[in-house]
Amino acid sequence: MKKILLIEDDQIIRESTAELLEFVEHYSVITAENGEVGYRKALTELPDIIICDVMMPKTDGYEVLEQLSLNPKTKFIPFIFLSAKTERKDVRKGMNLGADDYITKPFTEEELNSAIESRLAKSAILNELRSIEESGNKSTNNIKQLKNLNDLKDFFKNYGIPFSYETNKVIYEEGNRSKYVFLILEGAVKSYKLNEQGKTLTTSIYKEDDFFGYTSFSNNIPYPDTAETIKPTKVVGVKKEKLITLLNNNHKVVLDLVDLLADNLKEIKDQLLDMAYSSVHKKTSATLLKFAEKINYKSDDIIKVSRQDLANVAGISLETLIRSISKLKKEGIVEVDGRNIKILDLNALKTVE
Amino acid sequence: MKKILLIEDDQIIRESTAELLEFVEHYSVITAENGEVGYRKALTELPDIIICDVMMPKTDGYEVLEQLSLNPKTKFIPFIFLSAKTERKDVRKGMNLGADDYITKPFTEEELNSAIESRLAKSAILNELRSIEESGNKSTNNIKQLKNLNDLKDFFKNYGIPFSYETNKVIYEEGNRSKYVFLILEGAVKSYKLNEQGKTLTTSIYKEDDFFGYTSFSNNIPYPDTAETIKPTKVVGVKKEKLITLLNNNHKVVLDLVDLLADNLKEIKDQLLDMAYSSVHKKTSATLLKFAEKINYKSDDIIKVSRQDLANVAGISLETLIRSISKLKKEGIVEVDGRNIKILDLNALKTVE
DNA sequence: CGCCCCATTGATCCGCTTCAATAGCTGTGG
DNA sequence: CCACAGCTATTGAAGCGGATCAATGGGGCG
Repeated sequence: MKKILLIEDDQIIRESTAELLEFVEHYSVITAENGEVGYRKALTELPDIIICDVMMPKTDGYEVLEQLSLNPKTKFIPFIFLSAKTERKDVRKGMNLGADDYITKPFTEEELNSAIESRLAKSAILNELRSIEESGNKSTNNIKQLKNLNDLKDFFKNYGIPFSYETNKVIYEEGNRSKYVFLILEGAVKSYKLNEQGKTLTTSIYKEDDFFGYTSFSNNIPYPDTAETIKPTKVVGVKKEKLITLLNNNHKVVLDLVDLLADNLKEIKDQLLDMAYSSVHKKTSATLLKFAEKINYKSDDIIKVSRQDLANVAGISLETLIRSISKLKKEGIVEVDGRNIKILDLNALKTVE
Repeated sequence: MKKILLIEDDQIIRESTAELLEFVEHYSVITAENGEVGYRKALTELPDIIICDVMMPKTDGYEVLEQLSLNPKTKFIPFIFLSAKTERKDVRKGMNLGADDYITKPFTEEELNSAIESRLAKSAILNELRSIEESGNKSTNNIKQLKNLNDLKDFFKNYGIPFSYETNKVIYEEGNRSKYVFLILEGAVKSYKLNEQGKTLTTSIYKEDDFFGYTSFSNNIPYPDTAETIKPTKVVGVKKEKLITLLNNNHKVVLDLVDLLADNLKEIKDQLLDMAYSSVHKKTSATLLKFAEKINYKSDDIIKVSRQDLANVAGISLETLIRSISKLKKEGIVEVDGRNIKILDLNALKTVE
């Protein structure tokens, strides 16, 4: 019988979930009421899977995961986050730390169960692969084994070629043959396309710790857009051929990469929907939020970007963007000082229109 | 020294390219002036890489590739297409047949060379993996080895669960937890999102032989959009867990899948650009082209779709779409009969605005 | 044969772009 | 240290493209 460790501070949720898992789904369940206890029980019990609340007093879920990742005994145990937050940001943070899944409260029985099952299935496969890799396979042993995207990032940092750029420097241009995949160490990058009339539309913004430039790994296909820095930026690049070699020996990471792409795809589809039917005012708000999240994701909510850049992301004219920001200013949602825009009321911005 | 087989009917291109490869890049080059000779030389010489023109009298490039894929001796030789056509359609066709890369004429020395190098590098890795897999690795031997996306499609056809739908039936809805990945056997599917006001935007159209529903493989994440049939459709679905198992043992296919996603991403970014700045007339033309390519990609250019569906893809109002089509009708670019739209002048449609 | 949905056309209204002019900021050289 | 050049931001006015509302026509299916 599979053993599940459930870490959750809310007594009611903890007990009802444990009951569900134990009597309906027939797992063996261990519970912990806080992060410390959870961490200790994980070490002593070595469960098959860990389900852990994110928001807990003192040691939160992120810390538990981080601790467990450091220990070779526990680092391969599938880790599922339980959270009330549905923010993309939070989900990403958890995933980046190496979580395997993310369930938001309230969840249905079916959701929980399917997450657990798919995790267990995957971990079984990975265990098998790991044992194969550990025994035979000498020829590729010199290549590091990567557990998740974080490890891939470390690889980039250690073995990639560093490049430095000032503001508004082009890293690659649409149509260039793609040779490198990049990771941003510091700064931010926009990628944009031009239409026939020469108008610019920014399709993505990448920040510190983001990968970019991954068009096609197998084929020698031109970049579909131009990448340009929007602040002084340091990146590391890894040649695609090298990356392919690496990925061929690290299956889990490839799947994570597929996920990253799928995530990008979702984001762009959202942008597409906005672009098609939203009012300018809404586009402006969405753009400000995007920048707040991407560029200044850890500092406070001051955005320092040219109006033109903002307009290009929103896909509207410069003047219209400015008018729209003025309106937000009048409504008391933002504060403007020169080119700096400070978000005063984040929630109001999210619900514009 | 690596041996390259170059199949190209145009004497001038053949000779100059051969010269380039031989004297500048120092490969050993064999040439063939048509498909038959090329095929025979491939079998006898077993080159390390094959570069082949697509458009040739009698046996064209596609046929050569198809023939070579059938022979176990030649099926693993990297195959690069050389073509004057830059159409996405053509590129896709080649890739689907299992080509490894696609270079468009005229090409630069650097383009050609980097394609060859990256192919050779990849094939070296794959050879190594193949030998490892063939020797050890009994535990997963019962799982089929897949060479490319085509093989993956075969797997779907053989082991997937079949579903049948009439027109306008929902396959999955935005927010559903994703369990299956689908392959279309017959028919066509649109995937769309709704905005707050309930307006619909179609973000993708999938046709026969397309995969869809691949949101995230590792995570138990909701579908980001709704999939609905636009004609009677038969699909096969494979559970994600199963797919992950499969993919873990088939590295090459995963990379192909990454490419497919990257390709989708490119397509959507293009749509985004159109959406932002194109006139309605241009959006209409682009939409018609999209349908011509997607829905009726092998029959002639008659499109039979509701006006509303067209409008949803274009992201414009129904009436505006109709007016725009009327204009195309007046210009003699299309012909309308009831709900059928026939494209008379494909090129004119491509260059609208 | 008639109903109903879908396609089409007309008229009106408004949001957004564009063009144009001014104000404000930054940096550079005398 | 100031003045001027050359950006970037802001505001105003005009025009138009596309959405919306409304009414009519047409074709397929029960």
